[in-house]
Amino acid sequence: MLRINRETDYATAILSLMAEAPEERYSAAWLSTERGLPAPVVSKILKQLAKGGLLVSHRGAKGGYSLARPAEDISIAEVITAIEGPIALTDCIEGGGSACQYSPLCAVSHNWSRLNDVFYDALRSVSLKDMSKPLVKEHPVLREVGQRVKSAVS
Amino acid sequence: MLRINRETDYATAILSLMAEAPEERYSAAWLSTERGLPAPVVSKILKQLAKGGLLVSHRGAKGGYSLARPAEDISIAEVITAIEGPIALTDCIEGGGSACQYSPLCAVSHNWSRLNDVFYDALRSVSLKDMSKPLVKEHPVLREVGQRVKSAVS
DNA sequence: AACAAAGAGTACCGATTTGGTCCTGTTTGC
DNA sequence: GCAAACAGGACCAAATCGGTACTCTTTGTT
Repeated sequence: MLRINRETDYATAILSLMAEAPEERYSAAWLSTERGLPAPVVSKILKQLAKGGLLVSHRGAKGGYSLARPAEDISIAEVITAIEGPIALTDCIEGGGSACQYSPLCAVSHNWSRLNDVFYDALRSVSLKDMSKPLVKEHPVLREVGQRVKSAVS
Repeated sequence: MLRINRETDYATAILSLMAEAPEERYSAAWLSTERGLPAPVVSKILKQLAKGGLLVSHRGAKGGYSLARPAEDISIAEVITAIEGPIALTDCIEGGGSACQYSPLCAVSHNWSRLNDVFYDALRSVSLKDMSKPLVKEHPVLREVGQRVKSAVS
């Protein structure tokens, strides 16, 4: 668990395709056939991304969508937010820091909030361009991350 | 979004209470009144944590639950796993790395998998003891994390 | 001016997941 | 032998998710 929903996954797949030639205009129909995803779903996702300011839409014949900004300037955090709403591990966090329903929980809730910040920062630092790149095999840095997070919470 | 579910939040709250005096035996009823959470829910959560090996249960009168290990040796990742199952941002990741249904997505899916690893490591490095501590105000390390994750994905 | 391509908006639907309850065992201390 | 306390389910309503469908509006082309 600790899932992102499927539409967000689709969204990154679609956007990474668009990132290959950012200036171009892509129609929902073309993107759906290219990625092998159901057309109405792709259309729905594109609308949400446009509403979130990640894409600009062009109506009418020969219309379509194109990236609102260079792929380096679009973060995965933005994609998630556009599709799923604000990134919030717990109800408490989404509530905007106001007192939770169960006040005795708040001690841990604040720590969840810290973890949430770490994740959010991480997701903000990963751009669409990064996400479009092929897989790199070895990631020595990865092993360090755990330690660093620990020190952030201790 | 990108939520943990409410039971997991409850679980950390309950466990952090138990971490204050780890040797003691706590009954479900007592924990529920102490935290102000519905008794059947607390009971359900405790059973799952016991099944996950985080708690040991003692049946019969004067029974109850106690931590299976010191609070420093129980990670938040384990708590999430015990309550929600394996940590997997996407379907593809949970599928165990086998080919996704939508093969063209796999390029991004592998990158999601990388992010998943980073999150998993982060959650593994935070112990129940850390989670029980009061909030520390400044976290200079936090700002670094973004950069580190970026380099892990680039 | 008319038509067709394409997005905007929204309602809807079935399946699954969540959050939570309840009930019937079984174990064990007193 | 009784009562406290966990084990293990079944069960249920409500929300969410993944996906479809339909009606508008805009706009390039002829």
